[in-house]
Amino acid sequence: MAKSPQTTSFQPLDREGLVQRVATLLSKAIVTGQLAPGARLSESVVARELGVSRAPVREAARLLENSGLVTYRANRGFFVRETSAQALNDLYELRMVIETAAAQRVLRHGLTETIDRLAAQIDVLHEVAEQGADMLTQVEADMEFHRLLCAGSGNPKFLHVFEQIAAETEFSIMVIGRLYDDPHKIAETHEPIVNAMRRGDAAATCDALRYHIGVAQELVTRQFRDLTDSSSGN
Amino acid sequence: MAKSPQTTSFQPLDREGLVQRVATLLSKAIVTGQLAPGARLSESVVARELGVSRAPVREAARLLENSGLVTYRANRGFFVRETSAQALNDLYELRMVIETAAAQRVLRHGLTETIDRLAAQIDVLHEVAEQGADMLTQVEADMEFHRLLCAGSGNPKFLHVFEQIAAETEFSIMVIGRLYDDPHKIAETHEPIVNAMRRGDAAATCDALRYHIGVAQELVTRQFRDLTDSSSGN
DNA sequence: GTCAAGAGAATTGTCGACAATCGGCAAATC
DNA sequence: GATTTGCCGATTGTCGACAATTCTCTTGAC
Repeated sequence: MAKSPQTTSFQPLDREGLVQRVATLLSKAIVTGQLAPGARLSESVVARELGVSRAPVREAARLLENSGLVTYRANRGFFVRETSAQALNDLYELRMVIETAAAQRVLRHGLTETIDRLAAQIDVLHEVAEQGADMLTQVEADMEFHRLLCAGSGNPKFLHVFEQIAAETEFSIMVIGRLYDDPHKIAETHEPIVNAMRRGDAAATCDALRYHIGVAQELVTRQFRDLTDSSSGN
Repeated sequence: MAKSPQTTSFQPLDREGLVQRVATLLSKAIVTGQLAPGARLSESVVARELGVSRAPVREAARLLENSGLVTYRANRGFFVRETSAQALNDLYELRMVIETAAAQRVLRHGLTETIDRLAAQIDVLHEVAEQGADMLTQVEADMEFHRLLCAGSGNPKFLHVFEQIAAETEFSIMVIGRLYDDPHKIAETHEPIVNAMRRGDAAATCDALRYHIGVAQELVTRQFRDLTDSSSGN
């Protein structure tokens, strides 16, 4: 059925449009903190700076709005979203709900392949820790584990929700900064989850996931509270 | 603090921008089936038809993409999303996860006000049924119940996820069409949920919600399968 | 000194136009 | 006759410009 007119191994070179590239740039800028929370995201300025028109910038910003990285106010434009300890708490609560549901689904449908991929990603986490990579790399490797969980759940909607909050999660972790003091420890905390899944123990998987995310939740919200409290007296 | 320069009851007329209006129009057109699934959503055509430029149409379409109503293919444009029985199943599975989590949260935090609002919405459902309103009205009243649940959960993220899938859910119900043969019955099926919540019984609330959504899930997916099977022989 | 009103600057909202890209049809080639 | 190639119409991608709105700073009155 499938015919291959050419046997060369050309990969379908990067035809992603301008909008996507702008969105990626802005996303990185926000996540790494180059753009401070609350800062105005002027279309004209960004457009001039990148040497493009306002239209692609505008579309890219709309994309980021969905990722929760920027907010849009009518006739006012886009602003880098400001988070609060409460919002972070809510975010992690949603992560718990989605990811536990995804894990349950993996077990219920016996998707062992997903579990294998998760185990492999833990190895990646260890590798990254070994190399002493920069924080952004570590965060992204960590995120990838959770993305794999949602992606491998068999329900694309779960992944969709995860993608929606992925950027905000990454952002929250970067804001904190000090979460990855001991990268190997981070890698290890993922293991109980996969172990429980291997055993097919739904309840234990739930607990492990909730614990794992709960620890991060605690760290992030407390750290954030400290940061904002100390800066409130300026 | 807030000063009221005029005491007249002027409602803040329509400052919600052209984009939003176009998005609403398109959304309604898709949900009501005026635009068939798979149909191309030409920017130029829509723009000409509404007497506006392509820019607002384009932005509106991007908004609908997030609601899952249309898909976007690079350099090809927007198309009304085609659903499948599988996608509908996934959708309702996600609804179960989110709504049960929202309900649990209401109980855990003792948000009795939310429960009151839910009870009131059931009355609205009965009223609508009494008046023999058209289906779109009924569907929207039904959706409002579930929106209230998510909105009253105290976690805005839950509502956000719900809003993301709300349009697609509405669409799925409209496609089916025959779900509301007995509107009063629909209204009644919501009561066990609120009753369980009134008792503060978390487990029973979960069960009631799962049952309620599960029944709809069954109906919708089966009906859809029948529809597509019968039309596959054209 | 405080507040309100108004002109001016800056930014967003919308538009029409041009360039890039895609899908399909016909002609050419093997 | 089947496959490839080149062309054509149509649609999207991007752009620069103008209109509408918002913000800011000044001005003036109390």
